[in-house]
Amino acid sequence: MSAPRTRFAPSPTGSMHIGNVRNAVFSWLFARRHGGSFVLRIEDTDRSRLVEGAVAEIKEGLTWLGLDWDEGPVFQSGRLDIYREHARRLVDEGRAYRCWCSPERLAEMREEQKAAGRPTGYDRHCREDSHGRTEDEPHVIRFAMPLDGETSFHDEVRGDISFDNALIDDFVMIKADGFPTYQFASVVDDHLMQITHVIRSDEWVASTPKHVRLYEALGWEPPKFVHPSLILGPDRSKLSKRHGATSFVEFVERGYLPDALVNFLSLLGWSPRDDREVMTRDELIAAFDIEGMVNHPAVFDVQKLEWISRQHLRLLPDARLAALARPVLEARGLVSAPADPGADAYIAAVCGLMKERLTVLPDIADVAGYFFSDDFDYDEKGRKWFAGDGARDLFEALAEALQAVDWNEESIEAAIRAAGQTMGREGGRIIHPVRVAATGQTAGPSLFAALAVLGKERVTARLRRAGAYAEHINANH
RNA sequence: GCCCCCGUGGUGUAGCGGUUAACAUGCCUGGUUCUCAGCCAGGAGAUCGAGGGUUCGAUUCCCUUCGGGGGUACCA
Repeated sequence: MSAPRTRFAPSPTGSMHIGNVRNAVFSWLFARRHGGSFVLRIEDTDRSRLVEGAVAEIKEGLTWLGLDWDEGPVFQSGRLDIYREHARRLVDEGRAYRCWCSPERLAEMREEQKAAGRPTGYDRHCREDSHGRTEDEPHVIRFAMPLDGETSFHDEVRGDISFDNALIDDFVMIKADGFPTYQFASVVDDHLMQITHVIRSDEWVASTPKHVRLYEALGWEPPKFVHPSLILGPDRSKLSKRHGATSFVEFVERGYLPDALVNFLSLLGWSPRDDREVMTRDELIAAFDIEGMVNHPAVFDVQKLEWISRQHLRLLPDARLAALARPVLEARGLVSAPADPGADAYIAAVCGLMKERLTVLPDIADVAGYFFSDDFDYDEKGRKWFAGDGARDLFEALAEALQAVDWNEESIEAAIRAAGQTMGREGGRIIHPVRVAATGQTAGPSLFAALAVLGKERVTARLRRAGAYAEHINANH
């Protein structure tokens, strides 16, 4: 295939919807797969819905995701002259016409049509007759749809689709405020920007015949249309706020990795048609194709996202994970700000130990707090190891024994097991109390590995503290 | 209402005329171990939405039907 050009064309009317991001992923993947271009276009033609900061969020979002664009952003609001010029041409050629009907009249008309159970649509009041109105008066420009016959097009994922022209409205191309509608602007831009594959949600298939007729009237070759299906919530309706997080930023905030999100989203409505699911960005690019796109909607399953997230987290080298974890740990006050090699090596060691139990990056702070702070309570279930007269002596003896140990996992294990044995404690009966003393937890990674990372100083201090605590609670009985 | 699209285990998908209907996730059980997570091994879970055709044979092709979704704006 000769270099395709795709585009992502969001409107800056709020925060990016996760479903829209999925379409960006598809468009980007497709362009990258075939060595084409990915263009960013901002569809800011509805002035009443513009949201401040939305464009910045879109750009930041794409950048965060690693979906780099080759051109743009192109703002439609800066291209008004272009749309007007093409609209005028269509009016001159009789393919479009000016319409002075008021919004009120239109609303009333729609009302009546609904009440009568007829299909709604503009009654073409101004199509053949300007009713004495002039260009100077406020008006819109409508497209003159063919009155009969049908319009069909080929959708790359669903095949041929056709519509009855009689049922398609003489839609508005240029609004009264001089701005184009999506229907018109996107066609003009897609052509002018030489977009070869229009990849956009299923919700656009119903308006595609309008676009097809527009291309025809303009004398242009239409691009290929690709309509991936919608992403649904668990109740199978279009994913929306009431299903939980739908805004892209919420996923960023939760701490998913860009690669994990791209991977998960790519699997919603597309499949490589083999057993692979966890895929790197490069693997996705190499595997992506339109044939693998599916024509039925997909339910957004957070549990699957979480699984993919876990897989990507453990794919990361320790040092890389540590670099990502540092800001999280700093925010929790577990690590202090200026990075230094010693601390970073320590964080990396902790990450190596803990990464298999992370679903999302910030989990590291919840699960590994005791590696960074001595300020922890003993888990309720673990307190039983402090009870009894031998407890204090046990911890003291252990601290003493470890003092002289060459600090590595094997030696630590040998020393602890030996000390336990002399006190008549083996296996879990020595390991569990030590874990509670050193980490406050009853669960965690392999104890000796954890102790090795924690370091001699910390471990012995915590054992002594545990001894004191044991003495304290036993004295109170 | 009208138009369009879709319908394989809870979920994401594979399969597209002959399969014990596959993989993953999620769930359950067992194993490993110092615990949890993980990992390994098993298991439950699908009359392939339903009814008609076509065919020696349909999840796969056709029709109908039901269900779901989308569209029906001077929003995108």
